Amino acid sequence: MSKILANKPLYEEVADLIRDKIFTHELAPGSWIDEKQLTDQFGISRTPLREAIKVLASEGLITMKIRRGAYVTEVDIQEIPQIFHVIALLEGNACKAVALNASDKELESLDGLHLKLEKAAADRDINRFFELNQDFHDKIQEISGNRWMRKVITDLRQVLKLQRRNSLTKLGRLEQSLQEHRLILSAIIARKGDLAQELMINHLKQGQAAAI
Amino acid sequence: MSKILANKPLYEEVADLIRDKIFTHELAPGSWIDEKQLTDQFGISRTPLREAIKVLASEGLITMKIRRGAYVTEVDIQEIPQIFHVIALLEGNACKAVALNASDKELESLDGLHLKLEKAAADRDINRFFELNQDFHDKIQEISGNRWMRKVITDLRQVLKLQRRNSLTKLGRLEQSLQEHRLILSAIIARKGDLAQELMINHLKQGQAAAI
DNA sequence: ATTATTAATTATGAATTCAAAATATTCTTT
DNA sequence: AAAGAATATTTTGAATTCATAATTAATAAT
Repeated sequence: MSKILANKPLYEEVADLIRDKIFTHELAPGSWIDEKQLTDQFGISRTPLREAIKVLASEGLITMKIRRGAYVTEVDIQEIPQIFHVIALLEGNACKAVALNASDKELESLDGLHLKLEKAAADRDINRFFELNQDFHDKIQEISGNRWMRKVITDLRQVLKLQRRNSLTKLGRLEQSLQEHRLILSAIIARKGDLAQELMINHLKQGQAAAI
Repeated sequence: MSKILANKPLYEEVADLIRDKIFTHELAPGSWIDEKQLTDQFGISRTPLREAIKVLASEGLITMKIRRGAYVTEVDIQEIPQIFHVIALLEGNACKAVALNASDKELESLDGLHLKLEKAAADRDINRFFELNQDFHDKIQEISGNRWMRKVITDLRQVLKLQRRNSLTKLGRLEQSLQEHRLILSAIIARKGDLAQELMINHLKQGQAAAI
C-alpha cells in the first residue's frame, strides 16, 4: 500500500476494494477468498485483510467457515423477494414521509436530480443513469431524515447487488423505470403521501421482477 | 482463553463478551475501549480483540476514531424515535404476515410462548419476563419467515439496548405490556392482519414512550 | 507560576511469526 | 492400478513484534 498519512484505516480501504471485486463479480458468489492471493495483490499483510473480511462477513457479503476460510455469500434466490419486501416497506414509507414533510427547497433539489436522470436517459448514458437512479432513491431517504432507515436500506441493497447483474440494462426497463420515477416525483410534489408510497412500492416490485 | 477445540472463532466469542459489557453498561456509552485492559481480562492477544472491535463497529455499537481508538457509541437521544419507527414498521408488517399466513401449529407455539410469559408475569420474575417478552417478538419474526427482516430488527434492537435501561421495570409498564401482548396474540389468532399490525405498532410506540 | 518545548511513555496500526488444522501428495499395500 | 496410510505442504487462527502516531511527563523559558 505504501500510503503516507492514510485518512482511512487500511482495513476499510481493503474492505472497499473487496466489495468492488464482489460487485463486479471478479469475486463471484460462492468463490473462496484466497488470503495469500489478495495480500499479494494489494501489497499488504494478512492482518488488515482478515479484519476487512470480518467486517464484510458482518455485512452479510461474505460467509465464514471456521478453520476452512471465507467465501462470497451466495444469496438464495428465494430470499431475493424477502429482501425486496423489506426495502419496499422502508423506501415506500420514506417516500410518503418526504411527500408529507419535505420543504419546498428539498423538493426542488429532488426535482433537479430527476432532471439529470432524464438527461442521462435521453443521452442513453446507461452508467450515468444507473448512478443517478441510485442517487434519486438515496435523496428521498436523505430528505426523509431517518439515518437508521437509510443505513438499513443501504446494507440490504448491497446484498442485492450480489445477485442482480443487469436488471436496468434490459431493453425497455430503463424507459419504464424512468416513467415510474416521473410518477413518484409528481405524487411527492403534489404532496400525495399515500400515492407516493404506493408508487414507490410498485416501482420496486417492478425492479424485483426485472431482477429475477 | 485456553479453550480446546473452539466451535466459534475467538473473535466472535470476544465480540459477544464485549456486547455483554456494553449492554450491562460495564462499558457505558462514550467510554473508550482499553485494549490492554480487555486482552488482560480475557487472556487473549490483541489480534482477535481488534477483529471483534471492528465487527462491533460495523454493527454500530462501537465507533472508531483513526489512530485514536474506539469507544462505545453514544446514540443521539433524538435518533431513538427514528430507530423505533423502523422497528415498528417491520415488526408491524411481520405481525400482519403471521396473522394472515401462519399455520395452526405455528400459532400454537406462539400461544405456548405467551403462556410462559403470563406465568413469568404472575411470578413477578422480571428477568424471565424480559427474556420471554423478547422471545415472543422474535417468534413472530421467525414465523413470518423473512430472514433479512429479522436480521435488521435484531441489529436495530441491539442499538436501542445501548440507550434504554429499564423501560419494562417501570411499575405498571410490565402489566401494560402484557395486556398489549394479549391483544396482539388474539388478533393474530383471529387472523385479523391489519388489526394485529396496528396493535403491534401501538405496542412498540408504548415501549418507546417508556424508554424515553 | 504558567506556558512552550522537548523527551519519555503509551497506544495504535500493521507486519511478522508461530502453532495447529486442513488439504494435498507420496508411499505402501493389496 | 486403486485404496488407504503416512508424510509433506498449505492455510488458517492467534500471538508476537515492530514502526509510528498520540499522549503524558519533564524540562526550560518567560
